[in-house]
Formats: sequence, structure tokens, C-alpha cells
Amino acid sequence: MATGRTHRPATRSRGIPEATVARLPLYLRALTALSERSVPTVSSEELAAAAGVNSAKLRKDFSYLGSYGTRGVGYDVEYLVYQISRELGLTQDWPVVIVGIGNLGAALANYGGFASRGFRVAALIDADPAMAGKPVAGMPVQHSDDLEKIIEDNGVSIGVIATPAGAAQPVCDRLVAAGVTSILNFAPTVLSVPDGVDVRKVDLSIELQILAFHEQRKAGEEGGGTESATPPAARGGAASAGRKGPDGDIPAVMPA
Amino acid sequence: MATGRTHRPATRSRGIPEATVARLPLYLRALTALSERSVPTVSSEELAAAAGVNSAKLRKDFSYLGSYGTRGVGYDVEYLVYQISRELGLTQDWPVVIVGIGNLGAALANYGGFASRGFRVAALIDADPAMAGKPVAGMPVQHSDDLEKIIEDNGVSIGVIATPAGAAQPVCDRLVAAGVTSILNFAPTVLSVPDGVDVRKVDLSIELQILAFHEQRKAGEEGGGTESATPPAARGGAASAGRKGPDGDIPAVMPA
DNA sequence: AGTTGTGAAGTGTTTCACAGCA
DNA sequence: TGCTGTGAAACACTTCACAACT
Repeated sequence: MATGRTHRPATRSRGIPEATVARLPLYLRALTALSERSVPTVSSEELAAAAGVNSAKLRKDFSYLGSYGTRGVGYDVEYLVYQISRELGLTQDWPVVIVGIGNLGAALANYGGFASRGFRVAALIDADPAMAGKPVAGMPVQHSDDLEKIIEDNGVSIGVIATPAGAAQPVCDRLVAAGVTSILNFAPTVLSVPDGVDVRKVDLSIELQILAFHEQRKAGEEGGGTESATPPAARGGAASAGRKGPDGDIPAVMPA
Repeated sequence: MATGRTHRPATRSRGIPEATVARLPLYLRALTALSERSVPTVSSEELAAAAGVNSAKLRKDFSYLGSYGTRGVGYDVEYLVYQISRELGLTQDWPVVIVGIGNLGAALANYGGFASRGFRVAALIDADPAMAGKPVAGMPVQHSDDLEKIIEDNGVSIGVIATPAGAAQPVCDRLVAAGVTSILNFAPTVLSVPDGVDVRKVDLSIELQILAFHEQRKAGEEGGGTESATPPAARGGAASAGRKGPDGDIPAVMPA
């Protein structure tokens, strides 16, 4: 998913397509695994299989970065790891703050993938005074009163929002005002940000709803019969031919 | 992101574009909020703003569902909520299992958005015998020995994988063998599944890496000066001169 | 007058298929 | 011979702009 609002119009940079950028981390992960097994070179076909894409796409993607392969041979694993890391900006170490240390925030703080991949958790921030000072993932939680100071002292430009929906926009505004220009939003709400700030969102219930859509299609496809191998446990209500007005059953309520 | 491998070739169904499907949950959320405020109708312009998309796109999206608006007036909120819910398959109640009850799994189990949006957590499953029986989110964790039985007894067709990377593929295989046909994967690994099974992945470190890419571009863009408002705290290592490639270290920004 | 619904044009992405090189 | 790199074709998605309708 793209940015919430402000998506720069395909910055005239060296124009790497957004779709390609989104796949580079995938390639990087596969390459890192190969590197750890001391595999020296890899073909587009093999790497594509490991990353779960097709090889023509992979070659096209790499062609935007430069000509890093050798015809008849493949790609040098170490060299590609370096080039992709550099392209993604992972040869520097990005300090990140996580705001909202509930279940999810704590999970993120404990997530190992951070440290190893160019990111460093600079601070954990929560609005609850009772959380302040408590250690989470070996790091004391700080109170959100100090948010601006923390951002500035650590030169943080990437913020992760894991607060409840209602708190997300105010937190976002404060992060942006303090200098953060990239935000990863886990709260189920649309953030609005000024131009020049990137927002990406991760939304569990959206992903599940997309799966439900396809799941429903599958169920319907198997011939209209009712005994599918995995009966979807139909509920009493709604599914009838509801016309306008009297649906009476509408589920869905805003999150906690 | 799309499915790991097996994505049916735009089933001839009533062909709603995948991009549209991915936005329906967004519209649904915005509409639900309006519904709670008892707003009776909404224009494409207003709803688009609330959902963070542009109005032409929204109208096009709705046009795939049918003609549910009234020219000169807008859309009936309640009616649209119902139609979108139905299209997404949320008028039934999908039982879901969560496998891997670590930090993340517990966070997911506690996530309120589930219950309210057409999903029901049918079971929490973990491989650690010490976890078995422990209550998480008011529900006892069950041991993974019983995975198949749980799936079958509850008619589960959607599984959430929140295990460490190494356990993900074996768990996936067991889920699929037991009848699960849609998987939401939080483990940082590529899952391979047979045809007919949908996989969606949510990957924190990928999202952060994409942000880092854009963040790096921003830093490079501000005119080569060093005093950016948010210095990215360059690390000692790697960033030195390129290797092989003759381009070495191009900041990757074509001026103007 | 106001707003939807949609052809048509524009833009981005994927796939094909093969020339070019090691 | 084998594999990369890439034009060109195919496909998907977005945006424009306006006719159709209330």
C-alpha cells in the first residue's frame, strides 16, 4: 500500500518503480540467506524462486539498479547484497521510535528483524504514566511528554505508531512537527500528513477482509453446493437478499 | 501485497479488480464511522476524503459493485455498508486460528478489530507445552499437537501464522493439509502453498525498508548540504566508496 | 444545480521473447 | 551453451472529463 496522502509524484530521481522498490527487501532477504550459506553466485531463476517471484520480473527489477549480473553465470551474491542494501539506504543505521507500547508495540520492540537490518530502536514511548520506566525488550519506556526531545536528541526520522486509533493522528502530528518524515502506521485509521512525509500502513483487519473476499469466492465457486470441504460456519443473519432499508444486521464497529 | 504464489488468474467471477478489493475495507471503515454518527448519505468526494483516496477512484471502485448511488445526492451510508460487507463476505462469521502465541500472536489475539468485523478467533495454538492452557486474551492456548483436530472441529478456513520464520512453512503445510485455504503470514519468510490457497503477508521489516528508501531519497534531495533538519545518524561502516561498479556512490538524484 | 457512472486516455507494471555477451 | 538485460506487447490501474440522471 502506498502513502496515506502525500505520495510524491514518482520523484524524478533515478526512477526506480515503486513496485520494484517494494520487492527489493524480498530479494535482499533471500540473498542474505544465500550469503549465510556461503553461496557465491545465483541465477535469476534460483533467486526468483527463493523470493517467490518470477525470474523475468526479477531481472527487470535488477536492471533498474544497473547491470550487476554476468551473462551465462548469474549474480554475485555478496555484491548484490551490498548494492541492494545501498539502494535501500540500509548502509546507514536508522534510529526509530515506537509510540504506543501495548501488546503490539511490545511485540514490535521485541522483533529481532529491526536491529539486524539497518534499524535501531532509539526509544519506546507511551502515554500511560504507569508504563514510564518499565523495561520492555530491555529498554525503559519513556513518557510521551518527552516525545519531541527524544526525536530531536536522537535525530529520529522514522516513527512507528502502534497506539489505539484515536491517539494516532495527534501522535502523528507531534512526530511530524518534531521532524519525523516517515511513518509506519499500525493504527486502523487514515493519517493525514503534510507534503513530504511518507506514511505506510499495516492493517490486520484489512488483510483479513481481503482474504475473506477470496475465501468467499472459493466457497461460491465449488458448484453452489453447500457441503464444501471447509464449511464457513455461516451465521444466522444477513446473507439473505437484503434490499435497501431493513438490513437490521450490519456488523462492524470501529476498533478499540 | 499479493499472494505468495498462487493467485488465481482474475477468476472470471464478477471480476472486481484486485486493487479495488484492497480498498473496500477502507471504505467500509469510513462508512462505519459515518454510520455511527448517524450520517444518512455521503458524496463520493466526502467519503473519498475520509478514506484517503481520490473521488474518481472511489466512484470507479463502486461502479464494479453496482450502481448504488443516487445522482445529485450521493450514497446511502447504511445501504453501502451492507453491500460492501456482503461483497467482502463479512455477513458471515469466519473462524480464525492464530498459530504462534509469542508477543505478536498475543497482540493479535487481543486485537479488538477481529470480533467486530466478521471474524472470530476460534483458537490460539502454540508449540510450546509450557504455553498450553495459559489464558491469552481470555482464551486458553492449545498445543499444536491438536492443530488438525481444532481446524476440523471448528471449520476453520483462515489461519494466521505468527511463529518464528523457521516454523512457518511446516505450520503452513499442516494448516493447508487440515483444510485451511487462506493464510495471513507474519513470519518473515516466503511460504509455498498448493494452488487454490491464498497467502497474504505482513512484514514489518519490509515496510521499514521501503520507508528507508524514500527517506534516503529525501535526505539526498535537499541540495547536498549536510545540515538537514533530521540528520540520519550515519554509521561508521559500509557506506564507503562503491566496489566493482564504476558508479561507486551516486547519490541517485538527478537535479531538477 | 449537483453528483454519479463510465468511456477514453494516460500511466504504471508484468510478461514475453530474444539479442547479446560470457 | 547458458543466462542476463531489455525492447516491445500485454495487462492492470488511475485519472480525466463529461453525459446521464435526480
